[in-house]
Amino acid sequence: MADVEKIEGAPERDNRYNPAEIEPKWQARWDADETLYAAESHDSGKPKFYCLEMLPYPSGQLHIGHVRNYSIGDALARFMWMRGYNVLHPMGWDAFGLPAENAALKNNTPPREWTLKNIEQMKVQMRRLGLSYDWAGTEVTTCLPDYYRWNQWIFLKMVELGLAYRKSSKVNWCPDCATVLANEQVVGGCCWRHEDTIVEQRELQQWFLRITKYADELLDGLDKMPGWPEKVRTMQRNWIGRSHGTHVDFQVTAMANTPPITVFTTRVDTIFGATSVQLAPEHALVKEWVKTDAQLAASVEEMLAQQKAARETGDIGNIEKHGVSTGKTAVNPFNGETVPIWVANYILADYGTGAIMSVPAHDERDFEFAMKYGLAVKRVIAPSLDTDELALPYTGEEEAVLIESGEWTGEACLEAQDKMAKFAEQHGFGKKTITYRLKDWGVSRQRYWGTPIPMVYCVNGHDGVPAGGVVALPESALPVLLPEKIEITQEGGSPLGKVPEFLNTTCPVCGGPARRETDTMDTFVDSSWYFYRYTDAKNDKAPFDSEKANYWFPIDQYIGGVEHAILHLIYSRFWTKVMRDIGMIKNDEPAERLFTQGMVIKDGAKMSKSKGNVVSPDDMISRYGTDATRMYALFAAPPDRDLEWQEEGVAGVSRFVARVYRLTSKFAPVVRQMEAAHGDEIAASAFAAQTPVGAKLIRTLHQTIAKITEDFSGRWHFNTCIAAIMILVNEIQASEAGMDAGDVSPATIAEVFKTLVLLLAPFAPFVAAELWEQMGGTGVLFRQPWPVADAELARESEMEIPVQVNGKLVVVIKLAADADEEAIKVAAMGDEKVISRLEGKTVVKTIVIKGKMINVVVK
RNA sequence: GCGGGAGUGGUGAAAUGGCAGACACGCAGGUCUUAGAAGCCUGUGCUUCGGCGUGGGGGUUCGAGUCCCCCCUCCCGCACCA
Repeated sequence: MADVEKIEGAPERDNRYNPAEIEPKWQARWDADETLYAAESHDSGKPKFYCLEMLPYPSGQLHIGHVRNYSIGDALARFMWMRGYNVLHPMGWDAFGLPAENAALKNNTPPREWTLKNIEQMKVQMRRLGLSYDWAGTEVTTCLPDYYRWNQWIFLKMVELGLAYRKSSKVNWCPDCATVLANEQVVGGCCWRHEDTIVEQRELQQWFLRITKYADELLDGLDKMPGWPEKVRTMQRNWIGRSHGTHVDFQVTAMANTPPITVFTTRVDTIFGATSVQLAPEHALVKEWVKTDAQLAASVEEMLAQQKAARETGDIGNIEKHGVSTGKTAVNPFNGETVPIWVANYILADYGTGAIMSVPAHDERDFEFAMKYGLAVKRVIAPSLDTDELALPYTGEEEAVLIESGEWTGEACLEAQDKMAKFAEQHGFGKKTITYRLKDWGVSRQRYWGTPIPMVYCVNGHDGVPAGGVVALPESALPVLLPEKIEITQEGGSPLGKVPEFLNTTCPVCGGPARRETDTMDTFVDSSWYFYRYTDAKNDKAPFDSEKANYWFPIDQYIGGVEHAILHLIYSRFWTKVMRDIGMIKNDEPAERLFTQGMVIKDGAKMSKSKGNVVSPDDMISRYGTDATRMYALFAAPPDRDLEWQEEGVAGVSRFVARVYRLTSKFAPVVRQMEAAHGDEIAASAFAAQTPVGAKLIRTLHQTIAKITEDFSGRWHFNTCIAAIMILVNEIQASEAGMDAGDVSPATIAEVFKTLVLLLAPFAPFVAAELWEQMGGTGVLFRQPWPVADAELARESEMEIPVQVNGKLVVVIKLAADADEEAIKVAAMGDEKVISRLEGKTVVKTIVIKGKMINVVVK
């Protein structure tokens, strides 16, 4: 007790919280120990936990959204360490991409240099944030050959398996950049770098990955992924867009040599109502027919031009439906009717077969089109056989039947779909089919700063390969290195094509001259499997060791922004399945659980330079400290919701941290002394005979432990976790005088402060480490065992029971915590206010929820 | 149009079907100070003091912010997908 006395006269110096002093001190210590955050080996005997946050693009500056993402992951990683898990917590850089080339153009800095410099800057920021990444063991930089060579290696495997192939396809092309753009780089139909330049569609030879081979598995797997948000799964379902339907062949009249038009429909049951066939303007037959029909050619030309314009202004969805008759007809194989063939602008060339049968009576678009052009409308579906009048178009199918459909009349729609498809198949003019919205993944990019595609074109050709034919490089030729010396200009295609040392090589088969593929891979290739590389980042013999990957995978928790719900998260699922089929890994899916955090917004809007509402993490840290900044990011909203960044809020959290610091610092000597004298017995004696103030502190303490422990296991409402810590600290502060006066035992004081610091460790690592040290704590704080909540100690001794009469609150009564139903009833009925409320009424029944409330129902 | 999410004080938000607004921010008053800042203390949904209040309207229930049905508004994603 003597020490407590001494503290009163102690100098104030130690009690002033100064993050600018504490944080660099601890950062330096942590940085000095490369193995601090290293994962242990497979045989550590501990359960494993793979905690992963999405890797950033090295733009050079972390933004506040990163801070939020990493604060969540870091809190989780530290918590899992304290729970005794073997934690893998890696970080890397998604380092290829166009911004590096743009920077090269603007500043005349080589992309590699620019990128590596940015990485260094951002790593400094991440260290300043105190993030617990195992840099030495895991850091992956995708633009370095030791990583991208394995992109090439896997690509070659895909070529071998027929999963990578070359075909001609439409791409976004910026005439000013003279390069292909990714869809994300087309903004409102214009180039992101040339705001007034309209992006064109060009036909180019491209490399594709056969993701569609896995379409069914990718789709069906979504039903078995309860750890992924419903939103993401739904987005992926829509993206894959599987739809079941039927192909039906319509023979073109009087053109025996022309192949039949195959239409795709999901409603073959309506086929007796088909009054025309509609072709996409890009359909092969249309291309044929325009050769001999100048008028048709002109109409189609105009249609394509309008479509292009609409796509460019972004309102392709609202374009007016129009079409032109080809003057030709085709035969409906189900009823032998002859129907006109039209070309229509609303038929998509790359969905289904690019041709449909038009059934105006039972499809809204077809109806609109038929009205405009006066095409026949023939009703063949009705809710029942004796329906008279019916508003058209009528699109019901579940409780509808076929009418005026020959032998099918009277059949239920859904059954008819099945039977008619089978009928078509038996008679050789159609079959059941499945269509996907998902397309094969075009990975070719006419850019410099990406992974070179490890293929060459044999100039003279050789046995089995024509002149200019494509030849895969052998594994021994990897990596195909990106040339360092390169001039990036705005004109003329892929920059790699202008580097003779790169371009010209020899054919690995015949030894003759060959030219390299000058396209590079889409950067989404890099991010499709980087998290496997983390498990074995230094391996120079293979992408990774299967045994290591199999130990760590699947990822236990993946955390990132929802903006990657489609591209990255589908591609990496695809990649996982390919690697599984090659035998590299065993898991079917990359991540067990996925968490998508909300956006950080300011003044109600997404942060952007143009709006001038960007918050700089560095600013926040220098003003309020890392701990306060990180804690605010977790405190201001639950992590899955959008977060409105308010600087006053950061200041508030900073004041809270200062209070924690002052109080803990002040009582640290008590903790130290108790620790020296009693060690492990502190807890036991703290829980023994207690003053009311001490008992209350211990009770709140254990309620707080319980709350935080539970939330980490799934709910993740860190905002209320931090609120719970604030409640605890408020109570400690309210008890300060009592503690000074000796109303609280030193053991209790020691227990309370030690536990408080442990609870704070995942959220505010710097100040927690500092206070841990001041309290004489040894060892690394985030490896200390997480405190265990004791339900007995957490239980209130008294409870407050709201008393309702007919569901309306009348009074709140206080009772002993162990009061049973009868006791609650007696106490409630004896309360004056309740008595007056019951006067002249009959009690119908009384509902008592033990420990919660009582409701008296009267008449 | 389809799909997903949200709507609660001046603000961010809290609340297993059981006391709506915890915890903060802001604001107001007080205290300390030569003064300010920082602390600290008190108050803070609305109210005609009866009550009324979780976007609106119905329903289930002893009891609804929470569950069910209908509607409105906002945000996000996809969108002429046959």
